Amino acid sequence: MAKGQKPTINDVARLSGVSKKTVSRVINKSPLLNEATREKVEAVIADLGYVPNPQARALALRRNFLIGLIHDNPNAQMVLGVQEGILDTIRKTEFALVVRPVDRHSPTLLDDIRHFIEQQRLYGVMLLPPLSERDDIADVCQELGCTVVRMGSAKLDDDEHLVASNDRQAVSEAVGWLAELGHRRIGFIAGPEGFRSARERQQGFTDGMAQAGLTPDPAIMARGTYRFESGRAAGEQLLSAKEPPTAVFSSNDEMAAGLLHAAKERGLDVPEDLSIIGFDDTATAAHIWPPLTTVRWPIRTMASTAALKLIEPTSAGSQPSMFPSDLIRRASAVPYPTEER
Amino acid sequence: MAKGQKPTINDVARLSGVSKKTVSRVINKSPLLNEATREKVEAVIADLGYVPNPQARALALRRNFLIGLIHDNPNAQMVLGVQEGILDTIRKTEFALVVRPVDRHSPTLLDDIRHFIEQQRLYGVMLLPPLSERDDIADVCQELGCTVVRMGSAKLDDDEHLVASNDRQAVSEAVGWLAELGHRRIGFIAGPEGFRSARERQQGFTDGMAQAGLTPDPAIMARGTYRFESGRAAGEQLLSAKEPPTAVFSSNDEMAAGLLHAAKERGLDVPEDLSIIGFDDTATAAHIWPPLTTVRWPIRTMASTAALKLIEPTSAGSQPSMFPSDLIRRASAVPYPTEER
DNA sequence: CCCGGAATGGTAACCGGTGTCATCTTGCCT
DNA sequence: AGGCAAGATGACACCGGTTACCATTCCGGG
Repeated sequence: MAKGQKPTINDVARLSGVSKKTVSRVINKSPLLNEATREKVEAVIADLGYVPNPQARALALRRNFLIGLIHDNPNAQMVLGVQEGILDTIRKTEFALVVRPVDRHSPTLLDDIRHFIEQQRLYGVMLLPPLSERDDIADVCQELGCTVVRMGSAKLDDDEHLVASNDRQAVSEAVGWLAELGHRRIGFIAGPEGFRSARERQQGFTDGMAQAGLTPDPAIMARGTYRFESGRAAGEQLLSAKEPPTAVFSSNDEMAAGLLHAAKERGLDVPEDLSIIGFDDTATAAHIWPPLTTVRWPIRTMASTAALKLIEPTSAGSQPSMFPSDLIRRASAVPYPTEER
Repeated sequence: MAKGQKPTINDVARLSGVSKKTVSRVINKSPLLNEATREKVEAVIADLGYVPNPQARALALRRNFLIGLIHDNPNAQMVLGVQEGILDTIRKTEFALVVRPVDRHSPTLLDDIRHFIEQQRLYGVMLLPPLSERDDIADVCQELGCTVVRMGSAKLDDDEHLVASNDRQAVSEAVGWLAELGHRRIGFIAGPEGFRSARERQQGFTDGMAQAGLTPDPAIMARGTYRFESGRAAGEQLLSAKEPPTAVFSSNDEMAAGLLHAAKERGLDVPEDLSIIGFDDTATAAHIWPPLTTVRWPIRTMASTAALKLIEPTSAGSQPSMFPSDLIRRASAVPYPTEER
């Protein structure tokens, strides 16, 4: 079958008796082309199974069709969701997705990224949190002629190239839900300093408490790193407060799982003794016991939109860049006080 | 700074007063080159920040430097681990990693894959389970001139292009551990039919039981799909057996989490009433309560090795292609009978 | 002193596409 | 019928590298 060599535009031209240029016109759907010619050439293309060489195209056009995804593993499901979302958009196009996990603590981070972009001559890149919050990275990319789209939590000044979730409002609603369930002593576990998402979620907590007419108590608030262990540590701190909380909002699911462990270790039952709400709706959230009430944000849709902004900035201008999140109500948050015990 | 245009090999040649060819020789580290010339050219390259255009190279060499990762999301952490492993290998090379999540139930799967490979002119592809078990997919890739490396569970006939974990032995050891803890009625939740990993793990279970001098009881064995819900269903089945198991090995962590839910719903305590061992050591395993005893296999190392086999088949010939797994002992498996209750 | 061969660098063609511009039809208007 | 505009197609250079092949320089040996 395979002659060993892939057919080229020259083969197509020769076999259909036209010039390279005409074949090129057919491929690119040029409007000024005789219908009969087009059909003839298309028949040959189909017959040969000809596929244009993307490297040659890239060379001639002086632009290529690779988009890069740079991230420092915020969490596996998010990264994969993003990849799927991007693919939803580019699957039918000639673009391809090149990934690059990096280490944000590496001293050569900026150079690594620069090298990656230059070496592959990327068309555009997408940045995921927490990398997406660093302007220096975005600057490097732009300097290199890449369009950049960042995914993350909302930012005050509206940025054309940001696709964000409205964490603040989502958290505010989650806290509202706890208040509605009758909780008054609501604790909070914040994310690490310097992360916009952490700030946004904290603001949401403050907003939600205010709206419910409650005053946040610093004694039952702690800060974590978004990792499991830090959640457990924060949990121990909160639960050993003089007046422990009856409900806690954790800035992500992983820390919520840690908090759950801390509660179990103290002999507390969740949700009977403590209601918990997390954030992200990772796989873990549904798999722990009790299933975790949490906030789900539309990663895949956001990534898909972000990809569209990357490859078609014009038509994507109308696309929203702020996405709402949903509170997924599961068993970890229940009314307080619980029925007599 | 940037003149808007990237420097080309011609610029380097002109500025260093040599021909393109000489510059090319410098780039490719040709041995027959005057040392002084090399240094002069390298100075200019560094000065200009010149990076060879990969598309032009690909065109001239008639081979490119993209490797593809095709998968149907077996689980997010595994996919991400694989990506990181591959990057460990290719980071210092000129290769890049292009990803492509696919839907294995799509009727156009084979065409999608073919299209992906042809459109990007991939150099090689890596297949993840369960795709890696389908010979038709591997055949398509090879037909298109791609080298293929498959990751998965061991296969009897030794395949040069397979990087595998020894699931069978790992499960056998896990079951041995349960027996060592004093368990006699050990249940099993199998993976879906048609998956090699499922068969291997089942074999491992059979082996382990035999080695411990125990006879598997079909009444406390069930089959799942590797998903959470199926684990819960299997758990209900096993636990409602006339003589329920005192320990269960689940073929993956997600089903183990389901089993845990089933146990809780029946009012059983884990691990007091039921010991559980899972497989994969996903994030969930460490985050559920109790932390899950499970089998961890070296995804990242395996992927890194697989990538090496892909880009340097010769030097990687000596690399192992079968990797051992570790039993991670956590709190979900305890001695039986438990201290008096 | 001349010649052959190794060491080095240059030239031109090519990889597989695209852009520019010229050429050749064709149809329509006057 | 002649002129002309518009439509269709082709010739050719070019994108930024690589390779095949040739030209030059510098040796040492006869």
